[in-house]
Amino acid sequence: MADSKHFIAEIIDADIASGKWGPPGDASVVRTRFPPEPNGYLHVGHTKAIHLNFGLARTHGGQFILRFDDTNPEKEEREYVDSIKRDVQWLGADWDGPHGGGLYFASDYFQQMYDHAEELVRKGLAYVCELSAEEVSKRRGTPSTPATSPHRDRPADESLRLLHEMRDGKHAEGTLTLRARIDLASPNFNLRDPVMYRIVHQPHHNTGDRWHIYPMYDWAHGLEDSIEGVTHSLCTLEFENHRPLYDWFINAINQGRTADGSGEWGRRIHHSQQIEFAKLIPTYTVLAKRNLRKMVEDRVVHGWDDPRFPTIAGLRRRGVTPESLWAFTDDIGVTKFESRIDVGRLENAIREHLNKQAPRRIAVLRPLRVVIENFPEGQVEWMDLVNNPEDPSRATRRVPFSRELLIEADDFMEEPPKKFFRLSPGSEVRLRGAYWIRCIGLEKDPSGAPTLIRCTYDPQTRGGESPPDGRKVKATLHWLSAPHAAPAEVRLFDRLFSAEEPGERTGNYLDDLNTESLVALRGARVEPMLAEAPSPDEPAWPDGIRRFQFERLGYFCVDVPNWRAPEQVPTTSPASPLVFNRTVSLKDSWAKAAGKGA
RNA sequence: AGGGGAUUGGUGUAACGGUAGCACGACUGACUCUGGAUCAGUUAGUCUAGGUUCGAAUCCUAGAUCCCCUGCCA
Repeated sequence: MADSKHFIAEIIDADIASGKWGPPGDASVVRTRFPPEPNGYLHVGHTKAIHLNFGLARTHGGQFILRFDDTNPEKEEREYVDSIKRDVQWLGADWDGPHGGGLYFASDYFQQMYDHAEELVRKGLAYVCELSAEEVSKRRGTPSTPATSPHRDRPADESLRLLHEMRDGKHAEGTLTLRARIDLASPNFNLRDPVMYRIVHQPHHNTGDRWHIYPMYDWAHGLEDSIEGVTHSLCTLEFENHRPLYDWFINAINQGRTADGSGEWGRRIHHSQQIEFAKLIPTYTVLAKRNLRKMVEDRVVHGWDDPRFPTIAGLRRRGVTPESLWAFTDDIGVTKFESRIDVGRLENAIREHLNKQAPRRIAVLRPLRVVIENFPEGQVEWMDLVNNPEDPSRATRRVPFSRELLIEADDFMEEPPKKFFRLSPGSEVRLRGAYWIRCIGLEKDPSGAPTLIRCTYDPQTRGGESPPDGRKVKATLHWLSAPHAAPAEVRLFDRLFSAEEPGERTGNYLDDLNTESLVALRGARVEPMLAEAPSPDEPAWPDGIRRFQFERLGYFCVDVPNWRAPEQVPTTSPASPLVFNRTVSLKDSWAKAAGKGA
């Protein structure tokens, strides 16, 4: 698994061997980039692209660039720039670190791009077109009939004059465009004289009101890669049809240029190689920006960092670790096959990491009172509980035990089915790390629900040890001392959608919303030390988010809304009302056997 | 319709003319003070039809299915 390379890594190896980008054998010439448009929050799909690009740079000793592709002032906002930087950094793709190539904005290249555009006009490879958007669309032609434009043979100096006027803001939006003069009959519509510049009278978050024309993606992107010296420009499959255009623009600029800069047009510019791969599409989730935005605006979720949301911010607040995201993207590979990845794989990756790292604690989600009849009133015993059975170096902690306990309501059944091993009248179970107890009676409310369980304990089982008479129990329950337990709210999250492919049935993804994706349990109780400052057995989570395994329940984290990097905001004292988010449940074969959820 | 891509167990991914392998899931069993974890085992695959070859997932031909393309979005 580790020694097989995906097709992009193989292309890079071949390029290094042949010396395409530098001295043959020099892997450090590899330069990749992640080029988000700052018009939304990053989501899991982006982690694949970020990991791919950063990972390639790192393994080759090359460099990774974070570049904002901010060529459209109508949609982009500063807020998104900040959130994207935060998320990319949190993921561990450090554009300033040892493998960092820096942080850039496409808008910083507007002047250079414009100069190149004038050059293409002078070369007769671009012209100003007066067709409106509707007219262009009408004249687009069909696969077998060519498009038309009455202006493509306009003399260069006339186009140049009009281009200057466009640049200087002398024309209304939509009236003129600069178009590349390529091939109106191409079966690839991207080559039917694509628009390079459109007029937009809008201030830009970075360049202000300096520009009245803005470059289109196809014209801008290859230039951005070129200027930054990107070697391998990775993008998703839908850009495959754009690659001829990507190459055409660079070649058009290089037409008449020379390697040493002699001659009329100067030195040749760098020509990156575009390579396409399949994007990540997980089951049970929606990633389209407009759909995510709609859910935020319509309050289907509580914001971009809602823990049920597939945004990086949501995953982080959910308690997902960057490491598990890396493991996940390693697991799914890189190909050109557009598959739908089972989200269960992500959940597995999370469990795997957290199982090794997360300290164990006890929480009782739906408390049921238990009284130990033969345990002295007012007495408290401190029991030693293992912090992490996966990592003995994390030692133990002390948890109070008393006559009045709390157990999980689910762990008691008055009339148990055949394979139910937990507490029921007359049965005996182990309380984890404490004592064995036997149920000798119960009290119920008028509806028949148990309100209090009466038990006895066996003093010979202290620490949960087996008694000398060789008795066995089949279940171990988690428990809390009622007078010592701290109140907490525990939020149980489930998949936001109940269909593998939301919207597949009806055409509207909202029809497949899972109405039970959030269950907030306000009456939960947790062991007292969770209300205190982090204890020494807790790992130093780099993002400052405290994560735990609540034994027998799952992995949980302390809720941190509006997360900021720890160095930016000093850790606050534990949230006044303790709130825990369930990251993922433990695998539960009992729940499956019983045909119920947890 | 024209153009551009893709297709290997249930799922994801290797194999680059020479034993179809790995992971996840599912199922067995062992172990267990978390019905977790761990360990052992089982399960199941080359889109179809021809062809080339001693030998084809891989090369050739034809077909099937799916995705992308007719924004002054990226």
